[in-house]
Amino acid sequence: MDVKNIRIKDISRLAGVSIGTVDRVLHNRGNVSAKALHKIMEVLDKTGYKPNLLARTLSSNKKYIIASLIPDPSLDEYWQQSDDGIKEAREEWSHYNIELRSFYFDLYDRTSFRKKSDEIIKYKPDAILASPIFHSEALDFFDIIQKKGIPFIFFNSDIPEINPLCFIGQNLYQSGRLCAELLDMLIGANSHDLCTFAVLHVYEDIHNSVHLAEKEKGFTDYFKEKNNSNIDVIVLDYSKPDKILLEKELSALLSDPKIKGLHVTTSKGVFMTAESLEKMKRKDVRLVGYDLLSENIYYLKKGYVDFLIHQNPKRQAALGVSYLANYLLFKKEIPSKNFFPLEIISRQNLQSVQQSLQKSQAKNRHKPGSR
Amino acid sequence: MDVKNIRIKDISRLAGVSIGTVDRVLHNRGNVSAKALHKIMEVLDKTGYKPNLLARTLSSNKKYIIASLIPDPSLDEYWQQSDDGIKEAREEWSHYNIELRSFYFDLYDRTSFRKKSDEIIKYKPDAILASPIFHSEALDFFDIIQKKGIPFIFFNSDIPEINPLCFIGQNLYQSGRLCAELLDMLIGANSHDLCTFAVLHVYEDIHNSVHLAEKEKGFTDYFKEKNNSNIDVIVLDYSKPDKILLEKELSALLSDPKIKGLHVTTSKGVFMTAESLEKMKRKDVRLVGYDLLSENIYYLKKGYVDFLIHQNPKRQAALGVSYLANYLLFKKEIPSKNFFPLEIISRQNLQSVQQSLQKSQAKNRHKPGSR
DNA sequence: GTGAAAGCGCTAACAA
DNA sequence: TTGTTAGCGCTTTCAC
Repeated sequence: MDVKNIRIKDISRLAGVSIGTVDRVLHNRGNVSAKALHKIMEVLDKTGYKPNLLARTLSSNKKYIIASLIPDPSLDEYWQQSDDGIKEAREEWSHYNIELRSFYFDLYDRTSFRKKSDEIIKYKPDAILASPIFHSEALDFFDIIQKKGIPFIFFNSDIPEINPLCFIGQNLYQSGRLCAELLDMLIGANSHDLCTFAVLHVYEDIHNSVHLAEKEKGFTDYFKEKNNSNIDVIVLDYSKPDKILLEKELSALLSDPKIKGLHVTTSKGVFMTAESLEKMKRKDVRLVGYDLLSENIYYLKKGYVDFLIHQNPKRQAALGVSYLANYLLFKKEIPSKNFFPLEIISRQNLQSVQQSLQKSQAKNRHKPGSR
Repeated sequence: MDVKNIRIKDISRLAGVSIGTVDRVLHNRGNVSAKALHKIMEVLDKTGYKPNLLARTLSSNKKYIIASLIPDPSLDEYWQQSDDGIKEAREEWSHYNIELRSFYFDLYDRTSFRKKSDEIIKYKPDAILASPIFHSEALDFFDIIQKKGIPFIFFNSDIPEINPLCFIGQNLYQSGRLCAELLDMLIGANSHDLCTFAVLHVYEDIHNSVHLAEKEKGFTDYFKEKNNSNIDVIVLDYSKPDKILLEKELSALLSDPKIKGLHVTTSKGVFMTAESLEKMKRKDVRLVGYDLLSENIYYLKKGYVDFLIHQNPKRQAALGVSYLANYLLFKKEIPSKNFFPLEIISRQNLQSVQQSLQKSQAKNRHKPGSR
């Protein structure tokens, strides 16, 4: 029971070789006779040797640089949350010789993506965490990165063709289904009246059209499978909407009394829509949408939004860094996909979720008397 | 920018003393002249010295023992999930000289709690993670533990009087409110019919009566505040229920057509109630309850349960260990409360949540060729 | 009071 | 192909 951990020294003794040789086989560095190799492998297996990670990182005094590439958080609350996750991870890993450098691009300017990705290449990072928002630009960039053999992880958006080490994000199709279910529970399930649900794509730029399409598909599929002829689903696009215009369009839409619920597929669209609902005093229309933006939360509390799906951008980003750090330092295996849970936020569990997000890491700054 | 981390050696050089002396002030070990102390403190402050935790733990070759005290997981799926969390944490921290020893008591036998806590005292652990299910027994035990100065954390159940280092768990009152909201959304909000919701306490033992009362209070408060005279709430107790009996009682209860929704406050009560509903073919009654037991999930999928509140026992337990390990090794500060988010589980997000729970830590077992 | 030095388990450069 | 050795930053013992 109380076996102390086996050290390299023990392995070398048991195999009748020196620790240098053991180290060589542990790291496949070659220059080992077949006989020694065989013997060492045997001992390794029998003892179930696990390297001491502390000693490992302490000794191999390497500095690793991880670059992150995300939209500018100062302009967008959602990305601010991601950035918080990265900052938290930076703190956490700074002790382990991991340096984290952030690169921000403009969410609405693909050339800035290009510019920043060029900067990253010059910076020669050991790994990259990125949200490849601009498809074709990302394709070019990560093609180069891949050729250089630099590992990278995508989060929030995926580009499966370029095969990142891992994708971290949500299953958007399923989130569309979930929104459908929630609206269904709120209205449709018990109603025998005719009922129409509207999917609203409210967006300022086209670059996340794939996202929106997947959500839409999940939503419509849910009701297709339900096969209730009383329930109808319509889809509407509002690109580059301004408030006045959107309100007019919504007003027209909602003049149809069959419209009972809305599924807004973009985070900013949620509060824009909710604001219109408030002006129209239409609390009778149910609304489900995405993300804990402060304005969305405001309308959730006021009752104009019923459910928000939380993507947990903070934890997504932190996990991405954590994966890369583990990969670089410990060569840990990383799952190729990590789908985050679809978190349902309502008025009554909002506070508990917000609380659990604030938990900041205690700092390790020296305090005399501590040890 | 590229300042390499300051080492003890640097401090000693800057303060014109030896590293031994620096170490003495870092750990308040005395035997330092006022002058040296002053100078070192000054340098420490100026440089913002942060100790290298890796070197620290590697060097001070201490073994810490953490004891965990929870109900026997082999008899209860909920506690099995907690135990999984502890096992995961054991793996994770084994490299850091943290030994985790589990003590299990019988959930229905307070004397076994006493027995196991006696065992723990003999074991002389450096810290304890416990779920203090049996109030008075726990009171006695942790009084002793406190006098011995052994740090401890509670999870799942709290006993605020004895002031643990931290309590990890959910806000049960709020979870009652959440269940009320969900039922309200499922039925009440749009209905002008008379409507009664029933709170069902289905339990085998009285020891978690405080839990149940809090949930009940949250539930009833929600509807009190809503102040809708069409909505009524009743509360029912089924202690030590067998299936036959429970079904009879439920059948009687549900003969009242005003009963539209049930809030079952215990995890095992959920599937027992759902099973009865199935036998009675009463899919028209809505049911919200607690915990991802496999039987609860079964009935969720089948449509006899509408929402489950997930307490995430696995992550609660893992976090508890993590807190204690950080406290022992790094003297990290720990928040005195950590309320977990109230996670809403429905048919459509179930899979995504289960997926994210399975994520097992990649093992560090040696694989030749890795490093 | 203070400093020197050995050692924690591992890496990597160097000698043999 | 192998073994030896000097660190990584910190703790701790022991001699001065």
